[in-house]
Amino acid sequence: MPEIRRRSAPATRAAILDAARVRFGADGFDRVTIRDIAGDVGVDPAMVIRYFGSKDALFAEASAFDMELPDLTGLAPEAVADVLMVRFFDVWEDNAGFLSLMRAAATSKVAADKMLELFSRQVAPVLGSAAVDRPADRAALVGSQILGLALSRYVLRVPPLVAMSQEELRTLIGPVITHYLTGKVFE
Amino acid sequence: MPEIRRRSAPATRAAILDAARVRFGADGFDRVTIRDIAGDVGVDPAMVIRYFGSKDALFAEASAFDMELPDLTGLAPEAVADVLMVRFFDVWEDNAGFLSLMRAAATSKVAADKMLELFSRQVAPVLGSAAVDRPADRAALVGSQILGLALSRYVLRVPPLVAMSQEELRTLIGPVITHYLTGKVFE
DNA sequence: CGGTTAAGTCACCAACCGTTGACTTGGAGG
DNA sequence: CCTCCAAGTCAACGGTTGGTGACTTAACCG
Repeated sequence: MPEIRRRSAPATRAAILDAARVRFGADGFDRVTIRDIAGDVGVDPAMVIRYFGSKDALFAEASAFDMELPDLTGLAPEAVADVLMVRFFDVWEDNAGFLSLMRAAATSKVAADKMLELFSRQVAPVLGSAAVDRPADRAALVGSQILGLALSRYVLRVPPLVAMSQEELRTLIGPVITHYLTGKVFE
Repeated sequence: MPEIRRRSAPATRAAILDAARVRFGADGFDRVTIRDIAGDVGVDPAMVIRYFGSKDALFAEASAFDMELPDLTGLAPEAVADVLMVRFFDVWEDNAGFLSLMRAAATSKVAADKMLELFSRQVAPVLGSAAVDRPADRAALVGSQILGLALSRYVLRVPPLVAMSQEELRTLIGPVITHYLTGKVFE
């Protein structure tokens, strides 16, 4: 555990941001109070406002994150699905920002729009480049499965999906991703 | 429109319940106030408490609903997927209870558990009976895709999924449902 | 027509929330 | 050691919320 320097503004700010990520990821925007977060850090609620301006601004910073998807052009569709799912598991399991945003998106229009933009700017292009046609439609279908998995496994905690390993899920869902990207959609 | 008898307790109660369903479905539990609902009906907030006891009890009643899935034993897997999706669209599009529950499940443990129980008591058995093996696992996979579709189409409003018709979505996603249930490879 | 009772209203409470501004404290530099 | 400024605390505000209880009103019945 890193020695926390007392009376260090950047350290305190970072600690507040970390606590906010955890809280927002666990309970969502509305159910978390500034007093909660300040209490976790052991600091006065006024500090939160001092460093972040408002609860909304704090949430915006806490739920910001980057998918950092690699360039996948030229890869075989099966490989695309695999690489993608590996990356998603990484993001989901050690970046509370995504869970925060998804939880908030369920009840907040601005959060929903933010998530939509994240998807269309970062994820959809990569997916679309691997699609045989109708890139937007196919990317959206893949997204629905990916999001459904995240919701079921990390929010609802559906027991079978929680019990399965990442590898198992990849082998089960990967073919579906590939199918959405390459399968025939017209008869 | 049915003539609303003034000073009729059952009618007022029903009107409050309807307004609650709409509000909870649109904005989620936390962002809706008793005063909002009462305002929609044009009634005093105290009436809401009088008839339902508390906000939680009102939500429980407003978000209660029944899947009413028919018995599907013996049907071909493709038919199972189709029947299922038709039923889901019906529930989603004219019963705000489901959306209420899903939105609430994103941030409330009790709502998440309620949704989980609804799935495991009403949906999973039917799905499991159509699976070739590992009924719980296969049902959960189907559930993740179904839930992801609902989230993307009705909450996030992903444009391509909103634009598609029910029939189109059935032909695109149906084969995936069948695949999850039977393990059959796509052609 | 008058009275009884349920339906509906009103004022209000206690708790909690985000946010603010004035105050206090600690620690580094001269 | 003293000074000074950033870091941190404190008390309080205005507003909102779920919930309560006493009051008022309307409609049915004898």
